[in-house]
Amino acid sequence: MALYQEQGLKFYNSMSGEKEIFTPINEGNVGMYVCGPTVYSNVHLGNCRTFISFDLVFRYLKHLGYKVRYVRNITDAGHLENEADSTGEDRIAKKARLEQIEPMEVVQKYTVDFHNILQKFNNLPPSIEPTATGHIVEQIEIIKTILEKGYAYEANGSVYFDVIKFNEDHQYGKLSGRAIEDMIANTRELAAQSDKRSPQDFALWKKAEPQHIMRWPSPWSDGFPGWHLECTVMSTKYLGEEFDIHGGGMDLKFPHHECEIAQGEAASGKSPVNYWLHANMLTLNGKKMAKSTGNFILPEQIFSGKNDVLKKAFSPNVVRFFILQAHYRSILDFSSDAIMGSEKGFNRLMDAYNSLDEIQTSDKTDFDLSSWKQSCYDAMNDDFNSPIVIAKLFDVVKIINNIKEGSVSITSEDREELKGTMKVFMFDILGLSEMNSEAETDGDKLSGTIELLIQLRAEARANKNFALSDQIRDQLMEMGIQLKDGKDGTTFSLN
RNA sequence: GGCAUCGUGGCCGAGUGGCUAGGCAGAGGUCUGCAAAACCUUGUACAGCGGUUCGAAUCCGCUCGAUGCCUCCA
Repeated sequence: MALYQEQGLKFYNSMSGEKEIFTPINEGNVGMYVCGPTVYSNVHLGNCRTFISFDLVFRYLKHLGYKVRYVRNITDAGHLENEADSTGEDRIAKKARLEQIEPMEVVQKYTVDFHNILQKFNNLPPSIEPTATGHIVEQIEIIKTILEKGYAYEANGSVYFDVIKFNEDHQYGKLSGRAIEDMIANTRELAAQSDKRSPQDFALWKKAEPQHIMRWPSPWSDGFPGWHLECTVMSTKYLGEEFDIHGGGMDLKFPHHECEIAQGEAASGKSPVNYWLHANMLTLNGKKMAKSTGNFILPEQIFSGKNDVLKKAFSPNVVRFFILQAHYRSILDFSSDAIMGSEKGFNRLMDAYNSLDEIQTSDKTDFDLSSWKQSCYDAMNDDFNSPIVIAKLFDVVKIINNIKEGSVSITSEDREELKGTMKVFMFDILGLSEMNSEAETDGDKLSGTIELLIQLRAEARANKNFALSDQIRDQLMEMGIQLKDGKDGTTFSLN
């Protein structure tokens, strides 16, 4: 019996607005599509939050025993700088012009950066990572289909999706809860030269202006595909016309995901997605992180400490822990105080885990290990509630410390069970990295030097030469090396 | 202006009809030559005003405030 049969997973479906029991189309198999980045600049921490959130989903589904096909695209063409304005320039092409390099160099540079960063956050790679430019042929084919079905029209070499026509026999706006009448009433006046019949129509194919470098031939013009189309094409190709889970950032709900639904339904007549998942925004100073406004922080700036927001550097592990301490559907604000608190807590958790092998065992266990374990699963089963899982882990930190004190006991079998369960939740599911800071510094010259100083200080203390011992301790502290006097001697940590 | 989400103790954040997470900070204690670290103990908060209910932070209404989307955005 697979674990998913024992553990009833349910999660919030943005389409229904309710938590639903998860039942995949094909038992034991899950198809999941997540909108990836447009690779025209470095990913910022807000982008990473979304991908970490879906990494948690991916990891948990796999842990439950599902065979998961996780598709996440790379948008390397078709994303206009300003969709409303027909003079809008492709984002990649614009960056290429600014940096005076080939568009594909831009794509390569930032794709590599994206992969590097996500790897540091210990994200698992998706099963398939397709690119928009690799699927131009398929995009042209689906445009033909939508045209044949009468839900699109050609105008001046471009092809637009006919939202009004689609809405006659389908419902445009059902994901974001918008009525088309309201959208028409509230759309601002656009530039007069638009070829669109209606302002909410969106491009499936755009004719390229002469100066455009990124262009492909099509039956309508030399041009490029519309942004919304690639996700429809690639999800259909790799997951089918109907699949289980579609994820993305909250900001993509409208219009991007709405358009995907419209395209999918127009092309196949089927509703493409059973469960919609949306990760909420990460804010900085209370405002959404966004490249366009300059209100963002890059992961590398956090890891190196070179930024104006934080007092010190933080490791990817701590940042991941910080992100997982909030539920994926809540807005999370990034601040120095908040992540400082996370780091302290994270270290306490890791210390407790790392001390498990040393704790004394006895012939009985006087706490309920199995119900604790189930409570961790219950938290994950309830809409991937990672903050609760972390709270449960802290409950057990206290128990571990009590065992050390002798007020609580545990059998050696249960100790192994506890360690195994913590390992599963901390590393397999939450995706924290097992590497700790002490292991990182082990064996290097610095730590040898510090060990020597610790030894000298111990001798000074034995001789009651406290002036010298305190001098060693305090000066090391000034250099960011903190000594910790414990029962079994002195250890140190680097701050 | 429209649609949506949200407003929880000093900070961060779960929960969502009664049993009132968790982390950080603070306070007290243990340990220590003194510290630090570590560990233990400790907090009755849910924007405001009405209503429903035996009972509401949790449901309903209104007010105020914040954020997101409505134009590219994870």
